[in-house]
Amino acid sequence: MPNEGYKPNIPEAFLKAYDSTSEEPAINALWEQSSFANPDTCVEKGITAPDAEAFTIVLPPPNVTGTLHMGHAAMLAIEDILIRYARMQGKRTLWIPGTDSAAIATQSKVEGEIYKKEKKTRYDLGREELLARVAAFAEESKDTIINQVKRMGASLDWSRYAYTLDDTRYKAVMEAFVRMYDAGLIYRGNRIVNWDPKLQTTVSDDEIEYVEQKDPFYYFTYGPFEIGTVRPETKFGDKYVVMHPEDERYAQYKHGDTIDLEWINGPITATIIKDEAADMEFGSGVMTITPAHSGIDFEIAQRHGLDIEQVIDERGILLPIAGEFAGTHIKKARPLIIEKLQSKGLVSRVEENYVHNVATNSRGGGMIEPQIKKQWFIAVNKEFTIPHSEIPGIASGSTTTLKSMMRASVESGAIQIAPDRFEKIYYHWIDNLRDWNISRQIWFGHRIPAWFKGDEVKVQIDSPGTEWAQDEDVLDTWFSSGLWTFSTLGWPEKTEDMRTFHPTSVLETGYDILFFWVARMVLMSGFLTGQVPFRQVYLHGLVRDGQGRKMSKSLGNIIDPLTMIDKYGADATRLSLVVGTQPGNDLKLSEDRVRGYKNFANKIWNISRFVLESCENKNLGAELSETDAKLVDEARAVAAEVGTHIENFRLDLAADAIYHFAWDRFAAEIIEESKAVIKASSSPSEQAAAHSRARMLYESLVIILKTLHPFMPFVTEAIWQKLPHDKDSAILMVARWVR
RNA sequence: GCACCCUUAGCUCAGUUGGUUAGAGCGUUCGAUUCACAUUCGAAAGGUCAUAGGUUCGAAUCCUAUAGGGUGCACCA
Repeated sequence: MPNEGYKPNIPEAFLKAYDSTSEEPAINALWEQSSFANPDTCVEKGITAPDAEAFTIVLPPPNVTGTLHMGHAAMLAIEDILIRYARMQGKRTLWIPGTDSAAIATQSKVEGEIYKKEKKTRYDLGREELLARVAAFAEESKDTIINQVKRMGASLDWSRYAYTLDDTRYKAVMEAFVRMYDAGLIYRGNRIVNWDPKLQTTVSDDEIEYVEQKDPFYYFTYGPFEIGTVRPETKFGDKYVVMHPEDERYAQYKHGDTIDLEWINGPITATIIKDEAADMEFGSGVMTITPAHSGIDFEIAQRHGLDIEQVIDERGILLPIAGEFAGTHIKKARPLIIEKLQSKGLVSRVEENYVHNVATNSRGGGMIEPQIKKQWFIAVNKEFTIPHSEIPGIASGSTTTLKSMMRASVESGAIQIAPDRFEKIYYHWIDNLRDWNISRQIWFGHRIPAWFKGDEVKVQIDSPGTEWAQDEDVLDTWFSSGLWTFSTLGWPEKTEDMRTFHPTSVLETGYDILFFWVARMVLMSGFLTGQVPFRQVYLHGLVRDGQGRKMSKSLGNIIDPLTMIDKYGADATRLSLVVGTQPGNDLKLSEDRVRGYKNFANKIWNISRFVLESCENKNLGAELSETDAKLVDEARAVAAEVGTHIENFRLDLAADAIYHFAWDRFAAEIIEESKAVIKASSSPSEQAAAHSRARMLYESLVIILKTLHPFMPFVTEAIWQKLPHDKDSAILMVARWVR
C-alpha cells in the first residue's frame, strides 16, 4: 500500500478517454515478454507453487483454411476467462495453442483455388507438387490465425504451440495407429462407405449432411410387383425383390422363389427375399435392392448371402452391367433410362416433387454415392483387453469395447458435460455408432503406416524395405484430432507435461462438434492413455447475427472480430460474446452490443482516474473507518460471487455481477458519496475520514480490477500498470485473486 | 418418425431448490450536465411470463396437452 503523501503522477494518456488501439499492443507485448502464460515460468519466478493444482485447457485448434470468425472469438473469450481466473487462483495454468491441418477441408479448398486459376486438377500437379502448395497455403493461413488469436488477448502458452502435422504430432498419430492395429481395433475391409465422387474420397458418417431435395419418384412394373425409386440409374443389376415376411399381400411368394420378368435391358430372373427391413407402409411394400450402392441394401445382401455387383464407378459413370448405357454419367443417363422404360411400358406412374433427403459431403464436397471399397476402420464394438485404465468402471486388464469405454467415461461422472442435456445426445450417438471409417483418398494428411508387398501387409511406422509400398491413403483428420489432449503434451513419450497436465481440466468447444471431436477424444484417450481426456466439457452455442441467422458471406451479415476489435477494443468484443450467453445456447450478436461494452471499458478507465486523483496527498495506510471497511467487504463479496459463477461456468452471470457492481454501485453511488468526504478536510476528524475514504476507494478499485481482469484483460492491465508500484504483483495477469 | 431445446418489455436475454411489487442491456421519451466520463446522471413509458388445463396456501418456475420456432438422430426402395 502506498504511503503518506502519495502522488499518483497521473500519466497524460490517462487524462483522455481509454484508447484501446494504443493500449492493446503495448499490453500484449508486456504479457508476451513476461511469458507468464507458460506455467513453468510462473513456477520459476515463484508466482505459482510447484505443487499447485494443475488447470489445463487445450485450445480447439482452428483449421488452417482461412481466418478467424466470431465463433472462434467466442471460444477464445470463454477459455481465456477460465484460464485467467485459474491462473489468478494460483493454479499451474496451461492453455495450449494449436492449429489443425483439416485434411479434406484444406486440400479441397486449395484444389478449388488451383482449378479456378490454372484449370489444373491434383492429378495434373502430382502428389508432391500438390502437397507443397497445400503446405504453403496452410503456413500462411496459420500465421494469420495466430495473429488474430493474439489480438483477442488470449493468454496461450505459445512455447507449446502444436500443429497436427508437425513432427511430434505425426509421431503420435503413427504410434496410435500401430497400437490400435496391434490390439485388433483397426482393420481393413470391404465395406459400404460414403464415397464423394467430386473429391474422390470417402467421408465418415458424421461428415454427411442431409440436404432436402425435390425429385420425381418413379414407379416401375417389376414383374407382378410395383417398385419405386428416385434413382433409376442404379437399377440395372437389381435381381432381388424384397418384402416383409409378414406382409400378407405377398404371402403367396416364398423366400427364394424365382420369377422371370422383363427389365431395362431384357428378360431377367429375380429372386424373392423376405426381410424385415422392408417397410410395409412405404409404397407397395416391395423393393428391389442395389447392394453395391446403398447401405441398407448392402446389409440385406450380407444377411442373405446375395450377389453384390457394382453398377456405378468412382466418377459416377455407369459400368458395363448397364448395357447400352455403360460409359454414361449417371446424371445424363437418368432421363434416357426413363425414356427407355417408358417405351417398354414399364413406368406405371411418376410422382413429381417427391421430397427426400440426399447425402452430401459437408466438407465442401459433392453428393455422396455409397460404394463398396476397401478401407481402414476402427472397430467400436470389438472386445479387447485394456492394459491400463483409470476410467471408473473399467478395470485395468479387463475386457471391454471402445463403445462401452466411451459410455463409461461419461456415465461414471469422470467426464461431465455442460449443459447436461448433451449427455443424452452423446449416449444416443454412441448407441448408433458404427465402425469408423478412418481412411481418406486424399493426399494432405497423415499417411497410413501400412505397407504392402503382394498380398502381405505390415503395419509399422518405418518402411520394412524398398520392395514394400506404403498405403496411398491418409487418415481422417479427426483421427489426429482425437489425440489432441495428449499429443500436445508430448505423448507417446512419458513427459513431465503428460504427468502434470493430463487429463486436462476443461474442454470448451461448440456443440456442433460434440461427435466429431469430443467423442473421438474420449475414445482415443481411453484406449491409449487409460485416462479420460478432460474432466469437464463445456459446450458453447453458435454465434449468429442480430436476427438469429447464421453468419455467412452470401447473407453479408458477417461480423468480423478484427473489425470489432479495431472499432471497440478487444475487451468490449470479449464481453459482448460472454454476457447473455449460457452454455449450449446460441448467441445473437449485433454491433450495438459491442459498442455498449466499449463504454464500459471507458467507464472503468474513468473510475480509475478518479480514484487515483482522490488518492492524491492521502495516506493510503490510514485506518479504515467502519463504514469504509464495510464498503471494501462489499467489493470483496462481489469478487467471491463472480468466482463462484465462473466455477459454475455461468460466465454471463459473473460478468453481469461485476459489471453492475462497478457501474451502478461503485461509480454511481460509492464514488458520488465520496466526493464530499474527500474534499472536506478542515477538521482532523474530517481529514481522517478523507484518508480512510481514499484508502477504501483504492482498495475497492484493486478488487474491481482483479475481478474484471479475466473478462477485460487489456483495460484492467493498462490501469494496473499505472497504479503505484508497491502493489501485490507487477503484472495483473498473475496477481492473486481477491481473498 | 424418435428425441431434445426455445417461447418473459420494441429487440437480445437473466430470473439457481416454487415465495413480496417479474429484472438487466440496447432502443424509445422527458429532464439535468463548466462536476472522473468521446459523455455521464436522473426519471418515465413499455410485460394477461405462447395458449389451455392441472398440482399447490402460493406457479414465469413443477405436471399434462396444444400452437409456433429451432436443433440432433433415423428413414428416404
